[in-house]
Amino acid sequence: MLPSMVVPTSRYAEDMASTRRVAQGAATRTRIIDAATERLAEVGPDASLTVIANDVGVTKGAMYHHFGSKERLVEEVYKEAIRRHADRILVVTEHGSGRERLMALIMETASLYGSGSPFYRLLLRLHAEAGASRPHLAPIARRVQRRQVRFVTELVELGQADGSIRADIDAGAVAHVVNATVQGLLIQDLEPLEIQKSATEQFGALVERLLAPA
Amino acid sequence: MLPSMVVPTSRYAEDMASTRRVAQGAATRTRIIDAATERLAEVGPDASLTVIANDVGVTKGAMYHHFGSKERLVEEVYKEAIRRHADRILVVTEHGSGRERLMALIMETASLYGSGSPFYRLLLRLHAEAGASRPHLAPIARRVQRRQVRFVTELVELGQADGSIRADIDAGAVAHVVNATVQGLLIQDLEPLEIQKSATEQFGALVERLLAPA
Amino acid sequence: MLPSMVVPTSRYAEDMASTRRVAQGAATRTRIIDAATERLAEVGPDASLTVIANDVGVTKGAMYHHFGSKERLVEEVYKEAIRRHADRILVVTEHGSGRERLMALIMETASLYGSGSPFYRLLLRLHAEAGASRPHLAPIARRVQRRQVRFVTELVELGQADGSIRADIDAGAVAHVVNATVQGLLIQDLEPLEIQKSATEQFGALVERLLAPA
Amino acid sequence: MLPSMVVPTSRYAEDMASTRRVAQGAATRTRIIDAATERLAEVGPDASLTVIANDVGVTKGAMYHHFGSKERLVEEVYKEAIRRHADRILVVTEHGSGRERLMALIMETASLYGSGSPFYRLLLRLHAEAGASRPHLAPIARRVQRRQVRFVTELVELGQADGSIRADIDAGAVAHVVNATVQGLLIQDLEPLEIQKSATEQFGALVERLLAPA
DNA sequence: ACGTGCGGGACATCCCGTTCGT
DNA sequence: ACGAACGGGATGTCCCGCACGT
Repeated sequence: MLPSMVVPTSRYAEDMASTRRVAQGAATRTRIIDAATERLAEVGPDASLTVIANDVGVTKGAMYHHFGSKERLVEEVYKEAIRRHADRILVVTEHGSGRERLMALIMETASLYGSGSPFYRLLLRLHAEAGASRPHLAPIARRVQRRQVRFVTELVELGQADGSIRADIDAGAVAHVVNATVQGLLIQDLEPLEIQKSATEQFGALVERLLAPA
Repeated sequence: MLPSMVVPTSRYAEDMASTRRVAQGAATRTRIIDAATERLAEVGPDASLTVIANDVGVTKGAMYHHFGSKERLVEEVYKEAIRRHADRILVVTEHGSGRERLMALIMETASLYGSGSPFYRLLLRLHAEAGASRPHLAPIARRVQRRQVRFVTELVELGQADGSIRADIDAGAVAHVVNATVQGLLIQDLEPLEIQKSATEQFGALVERLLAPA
Repeated sequence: MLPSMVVPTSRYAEDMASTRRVAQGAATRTRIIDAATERLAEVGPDASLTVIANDVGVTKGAMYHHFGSKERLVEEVYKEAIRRHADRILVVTEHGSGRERLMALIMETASLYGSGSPFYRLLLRLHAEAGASRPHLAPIARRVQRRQVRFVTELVELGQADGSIRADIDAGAVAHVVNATVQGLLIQDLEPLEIQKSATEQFGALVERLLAPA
Repeated sequence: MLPSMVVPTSRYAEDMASTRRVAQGAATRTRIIDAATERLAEVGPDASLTVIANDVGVTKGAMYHHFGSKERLVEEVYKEAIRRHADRILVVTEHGSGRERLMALIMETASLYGSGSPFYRLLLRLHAEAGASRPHLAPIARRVQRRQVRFVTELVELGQADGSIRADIDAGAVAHVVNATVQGLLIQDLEPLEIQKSATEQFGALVERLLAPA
């Protein structure tokens, strides 16, 4: 059901039963990705490898051992971030009518983005920068955007099928708009959190009004 | 009327232009800002000062003379970009009913942002980074966002006053959402331009449906 | 009497009765020298011209108008500092027996140096740096050292003539040592002022014991 | 005995020298310090890192790897210079009566300082600048000065104990003065070497006269 | 007598990636 | 699996001095 959001899992740490070394390696790798996520979100993709290495408590040697290049590290971090985000969205949109599930997605996404957690800042930066100065990220970002829109589209169609969403509306259009707005709201997250939150709720209300069957 | 969009003009090169020397200085300054706008849009806010200086045909000494630091240059570029954007918006929203003017704003903004022109990429990136890695831009970005929301709000209220927009809707909420969506649409401009354009039109249609008086 | 300490006066501002312009110029020049004294003492001879100019409230243009080059400014500042120092020493060593005048010189010099005033820090730096990295200052520094030693020598001889200083001692040797010690004490001025002061007094006591006629 | 002059040894390159790689690192580090000592003495504490790197035959990258900043390099050079100086002083003051050892210290120090060797010029400049423009060196300089004074004091007391120095004199006072004078003599080393030397001898003579037991 | 525009050039910082070792 | 040494290079900062204008 609605598998468009599913993302292939890491497949990295699975055979780790072999030796201690490997297990340790995988652990370090994870710690690097975590630290990198934070730094990349904070400083942007120009965050220094050395700094990240220091955060983890290893040296650049380890970084290059695990990722080979900075580009690859950044890529890996982004992919991981996307994976985790998808997981959370899948959970909250599991039950209910189409409209309910759509609203849940909106609220959850907006609140996640609005949480200001470095994790979501990172995701936003990915999208903002992929188009221009990091062309090698563009394919990744594009895929994510498409997947998200498709997922929302499916939710809307589901709602139209079960009657919770009016039928005379273009599902794809709604999906595009919802997706754009949620991200646009984040860009403005310079305001205090309450304003941020109320904006999200207002958005939800408008969507409800738009989708409610006559 | 609707003065909220008006931005104080540059006021830099105009008065003192009595002497030839400082006139040329102002000219150089402008040329630097132009070149910087282009490079910043192309490479991102980490574009090198040396490159920009070369573009203009001056040395870094001149850059330092005019702006004192890179931060300040970026700031100035940001402000100038905002000014120019505001000018264009003001022009297209001059005539018509409230709703017409609002739709004109949406279409124009989206098409500008979506034009892929470096100028607007820059604007968006600055907005996106103001929140994270360029805190010194945050106050400026905040002001701009507020001004834009206020402007849209005024347009909606105008439309409610002249009957072109249904009265039972929260003007501020609409303004927030419109503003966010327009910017969010840009972030996704990884798709070919036609898709981008159709998304904008779909957004317009949804807004029309939302606002049309019963 | 004891004219070795006398230094040719500035001779700059004398014809200033001609026009306002000239008077103003001289005033600016003085203000620059004062500000430069402070900065040079604080930062050392690498203090930036721009900073000094800002201190005064003029631009580098004025600096170059008055001094032609940085080297020349530094030179002028040093000469002026020496002049002022000589003036003060002359005053306190005017009256008394040879030994009294010598002791007065020691105490005054040490207390001046120890005062930590930028003015005297500057003098010390002159001596410390002239020998190595600022060869163009060496002649000035050398002249000053010689003049000071000669002055002290004369004082000692005077004391030997009037019987206040024992005769079987090398006046030149004492002069050298006194001069060296006073400056050496300053180098150590990292200690709190009281220690500094007590060291000076101890030095005075030793000198007294050394010079007192049997 | 008289352990006040003892300075903790470098302790850097000795233990870990098991591996070849880090052994070479330590060697490079030493070579950098040596070259830096020379350049710093020649040009002054503003000597350029690039020049020093070239002297050694490494790049600035290596410098940064080993010292992290210029300040730290200067610090390390300072400490090393002090260590070497202390070593030499310890050697010449090993044997003899207290007075002999004290005189040996005076003569050796003065001749070292007066040798005009870049090494000692550096030491003096660092002392002189610690107070003003290099505050981060102040604590080190303070410690050294204190240690030297204490060492001299102990020598004087030793002499008083063995009868080679008259008892009715303040050991600490003598130490302070001796220390100051020796350094002060260096500041004046602009004169030809013979004068310098004679001044030192005259100083020695005065001290002898001062200390000789009745 | 002084301000302004600007060139030319240094310099400290810091970063990425490779190599070598264990 | 990881640490240490190091090269090579780019970047922001900042400074001195000149030419020009007023």
